Amino acid sequence: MTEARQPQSSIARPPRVTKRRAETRQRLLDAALEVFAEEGFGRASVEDVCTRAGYTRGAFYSNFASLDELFLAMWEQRTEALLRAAGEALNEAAHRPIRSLEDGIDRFLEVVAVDDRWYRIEAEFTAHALRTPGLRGVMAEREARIAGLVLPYLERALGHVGRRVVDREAFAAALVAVHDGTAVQCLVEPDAPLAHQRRRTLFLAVVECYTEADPDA
Amino acid sequence: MTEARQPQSSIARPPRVTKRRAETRQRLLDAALEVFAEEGFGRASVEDVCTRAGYTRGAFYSNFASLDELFLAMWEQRTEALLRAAGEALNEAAHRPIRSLEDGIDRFLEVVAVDDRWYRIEAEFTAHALRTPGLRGVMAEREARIAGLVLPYLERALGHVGRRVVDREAFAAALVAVHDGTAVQCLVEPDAPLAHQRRRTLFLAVVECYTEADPDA
DNA sequence: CGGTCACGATACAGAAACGTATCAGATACA
DNA sequence: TGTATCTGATACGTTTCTGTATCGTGACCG
Repeated sequence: MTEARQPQSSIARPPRVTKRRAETRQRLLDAALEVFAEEGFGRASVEDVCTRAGYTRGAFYSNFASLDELFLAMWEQRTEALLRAAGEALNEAAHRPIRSLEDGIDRFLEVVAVDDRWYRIEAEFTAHALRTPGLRGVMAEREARIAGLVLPYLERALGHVGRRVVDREAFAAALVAVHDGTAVQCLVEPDAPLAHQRRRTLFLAVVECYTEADPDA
Repeated sequence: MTEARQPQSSIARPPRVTKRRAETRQRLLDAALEVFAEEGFGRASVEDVCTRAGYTRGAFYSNFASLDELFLAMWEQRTEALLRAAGEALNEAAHRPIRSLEDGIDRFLEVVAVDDRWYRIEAEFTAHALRTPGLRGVMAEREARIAGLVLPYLERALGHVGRRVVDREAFAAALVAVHDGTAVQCLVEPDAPLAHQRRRTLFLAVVECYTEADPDA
């Protein structure tokens, strides 16, 4: 949104120094992840993030305009990286043929495995987005990107077992909802293996209900 | 947890004045809901809540030990009320016979309709609980209570259409996961009717996958 | 109806955080 | 290497919040 340290002259000019700046910016982003996961977004202060990153507030205000901006930037960067990694993993997985639906689901679950710290960030971001109208579009876009990433893999995998997706959009939305909903349970449930087991079962159920036998297979 | 305003004498004595105290306490609880929904739990201050409720901090510290305590008390009170209302609505609904699975789902969805403001509180609480170990048990208990409340209704309703639940625990967990996951989508999605439509479809899918035709029917 | 004590308002001191203005040192480029 | 520019540290004033201590008022009870 708002970029920190606007150009002094009325004419926009590209910054001259880049390397050092990029590094501090990145360290602040990394520190933000840790601090927000531990303290929560609302309870974290600019000072907290700076201390964790090993800087003072001068560095912060030189790179970001507000905590909100830092949070959004961090979330987008990490989401980007996760989606990229997931895409590669799925592509790699798609090359190996799968034997059964369960087999495909298991591989899929390996890719979207629940990461404790990151899911706390997701929860913080969800809460934050729900009361920040401007962020709803960002969340909706995330869902669309996930759909675009996951659907091709799943459709190919499903083709191997003779099934095809009925309603692609609805299927993708259902997967995201089930992922988010079960992730919380996996973190809260005292009996973690049980929660993961149920997660798997639910994914399987969704896949079965949103697909049908492919007559062309 | 910690109770505010411990008795001065070593011998516990029941408070003499009750009515006024109960009223201010309730107003603080109500104000907390509004403030936390708007500002977020982490960004809200004791002062914010007091101002909204029409009191000063003196009243607050006389009734609660911390914002955390207030948040938990408010959440538990509202959850209690919601569960009670849902229970009554379900009981009432169960008396009318249902014609089809879709019919039953629709009635069920009327009861668990997504309330914008309340779901923001849920999101705040989820994020808060994920980084507060002591609250995980509270969330797990909530799930158990929901299961105990919803399952009897659903089983009776399913009986009417000749189906029975296979794995009750897993079924209940799946319903909670789907509810939570789709609720966010309903609030974020620009096309709200579509999101609700998908929500309905997903619930239906879960019911179908976690039940089977009842041979005794 | 009068006495008593609980309740919440007020005042206070300290801490924490914010955002800015300034400056010394680092960095890129000629 | 010189120098213009950028970058992050430092210092500062302000605001906001916290928690406690104290006190007046009003509600309850005999």
